[in-house]
Amino acid sequence: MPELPEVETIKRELDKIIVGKKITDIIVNNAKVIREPKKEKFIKELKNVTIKKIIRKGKLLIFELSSGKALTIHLKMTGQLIYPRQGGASPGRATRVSFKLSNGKLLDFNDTRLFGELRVVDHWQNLKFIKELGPEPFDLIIDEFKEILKNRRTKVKVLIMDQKVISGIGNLYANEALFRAKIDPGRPANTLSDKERELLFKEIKLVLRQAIKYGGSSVDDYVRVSGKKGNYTKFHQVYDRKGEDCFKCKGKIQRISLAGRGTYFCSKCQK
DNA sequence: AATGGGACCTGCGCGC
DNA sequence: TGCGCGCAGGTCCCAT
Repeated sequence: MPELPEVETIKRELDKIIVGKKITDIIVNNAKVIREPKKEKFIKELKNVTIKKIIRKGKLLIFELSSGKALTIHLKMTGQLIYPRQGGASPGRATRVSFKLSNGKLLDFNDTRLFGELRVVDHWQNLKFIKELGPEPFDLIIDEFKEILKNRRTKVKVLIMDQKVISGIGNLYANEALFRAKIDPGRPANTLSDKERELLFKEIKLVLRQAIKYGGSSVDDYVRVSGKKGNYTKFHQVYDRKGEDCFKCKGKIQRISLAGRGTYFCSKCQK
């Protein structure tokens, strides 16, 4: 499940190898992931344009194009961007759209579950998703973060995963940050003490930064552009560890469901 | 405002 | 071995 660190990892890799190249052809194997415009227009809008710049906003990737338009890519849960496809290799089963670049190499968009979203738009700033997107954790100061939690009775985990409130945090890093901050994920956000809010803010930024450093977490389908796995998985404290021993207290990691999402925590360490 | 549920999808792992 | 089922989670949308 690509979250901020995974999408940032991909962004940084693409910066080095894709920016400045021209798209010469677009091969569509499954048009379901093309959300706008329609397939034929989508292809036409991308043909023979150069990728000028890549931007990440929350979990969304934005390719600014020489035409003035933008290609936006949301990986959702199982999306991958892979480059370059090995010479002569056929597309994978999950390869939905491929971009042929000016050097003849292919950038593949793979997505097993077809939840991913590709768009070509005139102004990416006008996308509803972008307009409603909350601030990046790294752009906030502590007082702003405290303000966000202050008057909300929503469970703190659900709140920090709300992209309209703060952008980039998904299920995995929400679980990990709350464990590190020793906060029970089910606590209403407004019940956190001043100290707890400060610690949570610190741990959110820390866990995201560390995850970026290690190339993200390869659980499910996430891999880097090179196809290599992200190495942050080995630092996970609670995610997907139901019934296993807590590394800190030797209690058992529990799994509950909050807002329909798997929530992992240690009831002894997190209060 | 908060919460719960379903929808979108496929592949995996489980129990039988 | 095979079959059916529940589950995984990013986002949107609807109902209460």
